[in-house]
Amino acid sequence: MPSMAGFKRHNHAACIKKGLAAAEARCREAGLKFTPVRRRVLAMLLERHTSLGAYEILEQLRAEGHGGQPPMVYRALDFLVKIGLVHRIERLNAFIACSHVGAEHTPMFLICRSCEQVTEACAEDAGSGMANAAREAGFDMECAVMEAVGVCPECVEDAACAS
Amino acid sequence: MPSMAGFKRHNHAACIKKGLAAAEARCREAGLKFTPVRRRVLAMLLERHTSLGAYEILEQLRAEGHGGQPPMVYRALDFLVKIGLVHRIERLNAFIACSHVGAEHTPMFLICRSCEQVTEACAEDAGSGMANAAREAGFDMECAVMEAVGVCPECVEDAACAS
DNA sequence: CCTTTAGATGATATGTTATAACATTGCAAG
DNA sequence: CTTGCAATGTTATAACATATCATCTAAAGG
Repeated sequence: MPSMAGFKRHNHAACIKKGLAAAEARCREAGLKFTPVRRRVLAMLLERHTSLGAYEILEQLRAEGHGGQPPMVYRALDFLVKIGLVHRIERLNAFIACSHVGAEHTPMFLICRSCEQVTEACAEDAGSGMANAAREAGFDMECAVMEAVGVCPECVEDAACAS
Repeated sequence: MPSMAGFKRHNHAACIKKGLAAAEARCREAGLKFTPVRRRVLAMLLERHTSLGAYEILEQLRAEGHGGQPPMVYRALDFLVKIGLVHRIERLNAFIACSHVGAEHTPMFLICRSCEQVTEACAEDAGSGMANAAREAGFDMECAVMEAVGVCPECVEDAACAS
């Protein structure tokens, strides 16, 4: 069943499967445990293909009978973020599955203020720019947060049609 | 009394005064009211020269006898952010006075994970990089969030000395 | 001078996001 | 089998943010 990601059509079922497989592989290599809760949280994020709040995830887990309290979700999310399978969207206090698992990348997030869709993009140049600016200030940058707020292609088009 | 900003020494009293004067001027021009609460909140942020949480600001207002509830602070902060005198640090859910009032700039924030100090830097190149990446994705970027997490010059030095 | 009105403030309550602290479980290495 | 460590479970609360409605105030127009 095709859906949207990166504002483009793609085979959604396949990318969920791929994401979970990548996660399993990475955990096996690193000797980490890909437990049921972690798997379920990641699967949920891969399914939605946009960002989800921790409490939305918690609700869904509860609806599925996994019960649980907030720390359960935050632990799973912290784990997934730490190993690079999930990114945190600071602007939204929300989380999104990584779209470039395995590849070295400098992620930037495109947040549509109209439809709330969030998409991951690569921004190597912008990342270098931030690293340079930081270095000039004598600052040792370890991690860059890049989030663009604006209007996604579909919404831009809709607005154009409407007018 | 000199203090730190941008990890550099500068005349702190002067920059508070300058910030307040700039705010007054901007409000007068735009026909907006620079009320006592707004002035006090901005002054507090200029004084500290790093980011402050909304509730830290609220506490200080209360300590000064201005009383008040959370909405009071958020209203003042929203106002100051809207007119560009204060920036929000998404990563910290906190606020910082703008260091480049009046000038066109593309702000980026350097967040030290050791001492918690936050500093504003200019990142025109990184901003362009983000705009380019967004455009390539067909995304209409209206605003860019750039926040670097790492270690500031003082803390880097301290770490070097300690080792 | 009075009234209208819009922006600012006051006040109460509640919604949302996140973590501290401590108990328990389960599995794998010694 | 026991010891140790990572993961979970559980309770409570901290920290951040906003909805709603009432009230005040000052400038603009009558």
